[in-house]
Amino acid sequence: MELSKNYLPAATEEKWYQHWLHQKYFNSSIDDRPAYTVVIPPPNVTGVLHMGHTLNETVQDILVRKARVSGFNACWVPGSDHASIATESKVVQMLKEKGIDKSTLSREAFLEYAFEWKEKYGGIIYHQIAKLGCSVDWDRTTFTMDDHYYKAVIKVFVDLYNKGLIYRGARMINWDPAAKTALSDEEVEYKELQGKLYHLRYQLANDIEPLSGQYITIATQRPETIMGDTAICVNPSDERYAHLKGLFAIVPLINKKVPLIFDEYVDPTFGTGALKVTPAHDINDYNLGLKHQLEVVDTLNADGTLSAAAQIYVGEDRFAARKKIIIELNEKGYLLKEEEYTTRLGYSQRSGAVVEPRISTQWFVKMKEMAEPALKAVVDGDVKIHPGDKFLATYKYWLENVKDWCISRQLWWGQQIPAWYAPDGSLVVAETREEAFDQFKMQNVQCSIEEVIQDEDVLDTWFSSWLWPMEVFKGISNPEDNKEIEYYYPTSVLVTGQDIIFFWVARMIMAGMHYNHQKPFSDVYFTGMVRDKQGRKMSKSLGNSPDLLDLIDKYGADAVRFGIMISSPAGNDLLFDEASLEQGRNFNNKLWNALKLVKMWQGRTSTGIANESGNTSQINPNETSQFAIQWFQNRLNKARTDLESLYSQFRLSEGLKNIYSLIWDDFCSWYLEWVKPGFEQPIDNAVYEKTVFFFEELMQILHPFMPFITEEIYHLLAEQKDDLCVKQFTSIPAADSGIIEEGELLKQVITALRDARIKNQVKPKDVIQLHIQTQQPEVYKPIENILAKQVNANAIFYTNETIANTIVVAVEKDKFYIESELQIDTAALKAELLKDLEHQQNFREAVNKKLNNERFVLNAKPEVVDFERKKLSDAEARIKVLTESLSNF
RNA sequence: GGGAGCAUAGCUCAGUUGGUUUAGAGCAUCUGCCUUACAAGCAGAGGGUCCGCGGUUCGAACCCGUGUGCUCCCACCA
Repeated sequence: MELSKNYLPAATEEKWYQHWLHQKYFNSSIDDRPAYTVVIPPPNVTGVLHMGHTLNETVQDILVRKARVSGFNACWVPGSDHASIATESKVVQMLKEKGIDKSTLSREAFLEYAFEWKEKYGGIIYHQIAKLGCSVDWDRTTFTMDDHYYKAVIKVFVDLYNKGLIYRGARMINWDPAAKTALSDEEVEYKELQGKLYHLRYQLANDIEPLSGQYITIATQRPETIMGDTAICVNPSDERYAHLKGLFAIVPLINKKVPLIFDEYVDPTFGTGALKVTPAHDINDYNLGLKHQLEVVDTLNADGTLSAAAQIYVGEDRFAARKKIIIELNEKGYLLKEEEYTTRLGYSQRSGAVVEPRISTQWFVKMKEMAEPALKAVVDGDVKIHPGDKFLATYKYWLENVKDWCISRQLWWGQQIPAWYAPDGSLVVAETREEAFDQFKMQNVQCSIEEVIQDEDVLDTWFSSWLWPMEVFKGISNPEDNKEIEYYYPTSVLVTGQDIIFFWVARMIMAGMHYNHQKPFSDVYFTGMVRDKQGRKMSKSLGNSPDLLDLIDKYGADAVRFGIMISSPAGNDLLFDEASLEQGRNFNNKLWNALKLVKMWQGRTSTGIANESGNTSQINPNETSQFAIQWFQNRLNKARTDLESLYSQFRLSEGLKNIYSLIWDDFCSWYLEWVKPGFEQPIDNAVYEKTVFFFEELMQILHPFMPFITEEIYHLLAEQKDDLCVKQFTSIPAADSGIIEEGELLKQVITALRDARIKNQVKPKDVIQLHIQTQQPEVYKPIENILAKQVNANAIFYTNETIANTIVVAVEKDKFYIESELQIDTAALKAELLKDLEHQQNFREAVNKKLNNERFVLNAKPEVVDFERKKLSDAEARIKVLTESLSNF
């Protein structure tokens, strides 16, 4: 079969993915093996995979594929998240483009559109996950709004309510005036910008009348909220204002009289030291209001326009009203000055609107008692975080200072809150309308079942995702006699971004500890954030986030996986650069070309010693290959052992680097060159088979990282009865470090001789004779042929004395003389040797200094001292060799 | 304001409880090669005050202190 010049990924990837699916390799069902379970962090159903997902999915696939071939029953559950706010705002946008206003639709009609949208776009992410080669069990695909999942969420709400862990309350929350919904603290993003601080004067009054000519000046960024003022506050220790006790201030424009209050909260050094208190529109003012029992006047509507309570500019948008109010305040002499001021404003992560602090009735989860077991699980090491030291402190701090979780959202897309209201306003919480009605009856509330009204709001998306590791196995909706949850839970490892440690990771641990009395996963692997080359966060608005499918088209999925993994140690941010994908593609070609070489040998094998290389030849060429084979076998064993250890530490990029270098350098550059027969010469059959075997083993260890090309090459190398995808790793024989060291020596000699050839202008084609002066010729005998071939020598001799008119090279304790027809540049050669000698002498000095230090010899471990002595004697031997060589000049 | 982390070659990073031949890799750079697997390649090479200062130690890239610079998280002062 003719192999293409370069590796062509597209068709290969499609072919193998279909084959794996067809063989049901990714499907998991309960059996006797231990389970290795991973649940995918469900991406937003309407989203596309960005580079962050690509990294996450690749990491998970590597771990899952590795587990699958290491005796585990690997189960990777895919799925997606309904992402209430993000999806709803996309659907609203889509409807708007069609000329449909959401407010004209019934809830049912809107949800129909939303599900249609989900069907249409929800498949995109699954397609991308498949393209990347992810070995997920597609039969287990779960969506957070699936029937059983929906029921589970409702069930948990009712259960927590009955346990007193969910309550309804009026609270200051973050309000998104564009999406008209409450946001959790985590959904608010703060941005710094240049604002203005307006100094306004309020006339003072006693309880009867205004005090003419007496004012107090406050500073505010939000003059449009003055109509909501219900007090002016100063610090009790502030002497400037001490005399104002018992007085009132008159709010400009609306002439409302509000009391002056005193509280430590006010910073006398900020602004004027006097603060207007607007409990309805500022979280701190709200708290002050609670403390001093102030009236709450909400001057804004849900959409951010001024409400009737504002009295003026009613119905105008808050920002438009601000401009007009500033003008009016100025005209009427209330505005004393404007000051430039840098402030931080909260923006909705979803809609981008400026968030408005607002009082409203919302549902909350009490976090304190749920947090305790979740904290303990991590602190005790039951759940291990990687990299640990980096995130443990953050996790602890958040859980120790956790605040109640606002879980209601004023949306339609999501699980509707199972709270029911009777016409008289009484409230019950129940899974169904019928149950709610029964409860009302028991409470003697008079109503018909049709009159029962369900809460309009839906639940926060995270209130469904926190059940993910359990409910994908129906552990919540069907907890009794559920073999699946017993077998697959707790899951093995969770791979996710560090940015959702609170949103999701902590809450999953809480839910898991609460409902299963078990951790949801044993290990958490945090990937870093993917940034662009300049270190900027990848984002749509910057346009610096490449399209995954384009990248796969351009480089192939294996190259994308390689590129994203090669430079992403756990928890560290990763600067994404297409150059690393190029490196991945080049690596594919390297593998492909090695395959072409080995395939050339197929059918050109011979047995025994027929291989007549002709040059040096007291040595059996087969014996030479024996060295190469033994060396590589041990090198491979060593690498595999190292790799296992890296896997157990989740140091995957390190592992990939090791395999890359093992294949490119040790296998291709050294081993294949060593066993390569001469031009049009046959290769020994045993050597050929061993080479194929090594190649297969290399493909096997690389397979979790680059599944497609490895499976392809594995099958092209030989007729195979199995597939790499499920071929089990064998146990690793111990590596013989002696032969590995011998190989290192050989490499070192070859490199030194090649270097000497180049420095002395010996052309690659010029043939040389090599003379070796050594105490241990037996070391070189078995590798003579390799050495000769690699340095283009046609003969190797052993000598006990200096050879004149040659290039001298010293390696370790041995000397090598390169004899060629060329004129030797003795001056350059001498300089080279002198440089080496100086280096060695300096080195000897350093070691000597150490050994002459009595305290070192006394205190250091004996093996360290011994090692220093060996270093010294080695250095001295080399100095002797160099000095001898130099004496010939 | 509170907390965490990082600083090693031009760039991105390894360096596993302080000693392992006076610091390693990939990419980039330079030199020479179209050598019958591979120019998306081969063979070589150069390149570092391990951020500054101080300390602990026989010995520090590694431990401690301190300064500087960067990053992230939390809290959100009108």
